[in-house]
Amino acid sequence: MSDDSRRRRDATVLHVDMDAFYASVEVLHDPALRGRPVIVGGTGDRGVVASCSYEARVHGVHSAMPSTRARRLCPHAVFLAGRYELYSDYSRRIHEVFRSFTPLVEGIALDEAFLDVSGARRLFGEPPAIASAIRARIHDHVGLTASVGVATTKFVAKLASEAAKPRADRSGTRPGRGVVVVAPGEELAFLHPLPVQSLWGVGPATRRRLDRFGVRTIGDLAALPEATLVTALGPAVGHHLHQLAWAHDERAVEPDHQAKSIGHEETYARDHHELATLQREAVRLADSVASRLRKHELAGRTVNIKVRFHDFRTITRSRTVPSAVDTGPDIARVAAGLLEHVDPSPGVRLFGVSVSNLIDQRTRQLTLDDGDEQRGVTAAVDRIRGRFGDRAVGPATLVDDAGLRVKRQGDTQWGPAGPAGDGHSHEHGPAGPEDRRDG
DNA sequence: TCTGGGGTCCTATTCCTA
DNA sequence: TCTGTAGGAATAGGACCC
Repeated sequence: MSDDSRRRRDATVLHVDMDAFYASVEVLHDPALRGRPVIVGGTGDRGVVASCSYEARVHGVHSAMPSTRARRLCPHAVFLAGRYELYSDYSRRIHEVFRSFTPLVEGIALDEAFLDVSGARRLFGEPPAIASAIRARIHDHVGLTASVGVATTKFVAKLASEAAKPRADRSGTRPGRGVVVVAPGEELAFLHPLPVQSLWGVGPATRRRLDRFGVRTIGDLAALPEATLVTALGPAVGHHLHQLAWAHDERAVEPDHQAKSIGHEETYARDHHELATLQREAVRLADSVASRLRKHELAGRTVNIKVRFHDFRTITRSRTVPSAVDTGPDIARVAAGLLEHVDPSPGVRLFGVSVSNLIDQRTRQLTLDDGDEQRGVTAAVDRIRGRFGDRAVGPATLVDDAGLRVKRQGDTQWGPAGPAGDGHSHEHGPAGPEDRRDG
């Protein structure tokens, strides 16, 4: 598409981003929290902040901050472990609002999505009006606030929604504009003053490299020849960032998202040094991953493990098997084989199992060793979990110390909950009245 | 300061095979 | 049969996103 035709394109892409999503959901469920600093995630010593209220941000707390630092900055905050299923439920309701305006909704995370409203104008008016209507409907139907960016392309819309958000720093909080529209032809004037790290794809490593060229803003980046960027950052990233800096972004809103991999990983409250412990963990994680694969009617040919050592050095190992797997025992067997080449003696703080190379299970061919007996057992497990919940049944080796329940995904969604213990210490740890996970 | 868990994408290297 | 090589698949690691 030429520059001229791009500039003539209408601003019909919306990016909707919920404000302080997890923290706001918690406040909605407990009005006593309103007005207080609320920090979700990382109730233990090895976690990070997943979300925090604007009252917490005033103290310098922000998401992805180590929880130990957040606790120092804001000791009087309410720390919550996080309730993934509750947030998923709210996310579903918010997406229902989106789809009441357009079927072209691309979910990015629980709390944000792109919407293409080009076909919704006859029914609902021009995109800025649609943006305001969506905000109002989310507020009325769900009780939460969102910020919306409107632009001709996805990434400009995303930056616009960021510009629409409330601000909080040590001087206090300021309400946001709610909706920010970047009209066709105004993209470069909007983009070029912004800091370069606000571009999608520029993290700390790329920012450091760009810094050597004196690049601070998106405008600085745009002024560099593309060949220079390609040399400095590689062909894919160099070309991509050059395109973005000139507001070229042809990516359409894509409603049908197919997962490329499904995995589960966990940071332990204390390091593990024994291979046998990790083998047992492999069984547990594989069971969780397999259950999710089957829920999505997927199977995968490549099994990956990830090991993060005490010093944060991280390795991955993977093996591709001849036929796709989707059961706990099958995945665990491959993972255990990969683990045999890993020496955990320095101390392992994180272990993960994932499956990639995914195929649709309905088109998958059953192989000889994929026996009827195992499929029958697996189907029965899925049926029981469907009726009684994920914790109702699982491998016998995985029942926790108290013998009370099976550990499942989500138990440590935002890092180990308790202080250094045995990796599932939140059953016994000083969770306190503010740790409301599991009710 | 001490770094979660869910992912995606890119790149470099190694391995296998024609 | 041996060797060089080219290309694709597999593997490993890193950067990035929310």
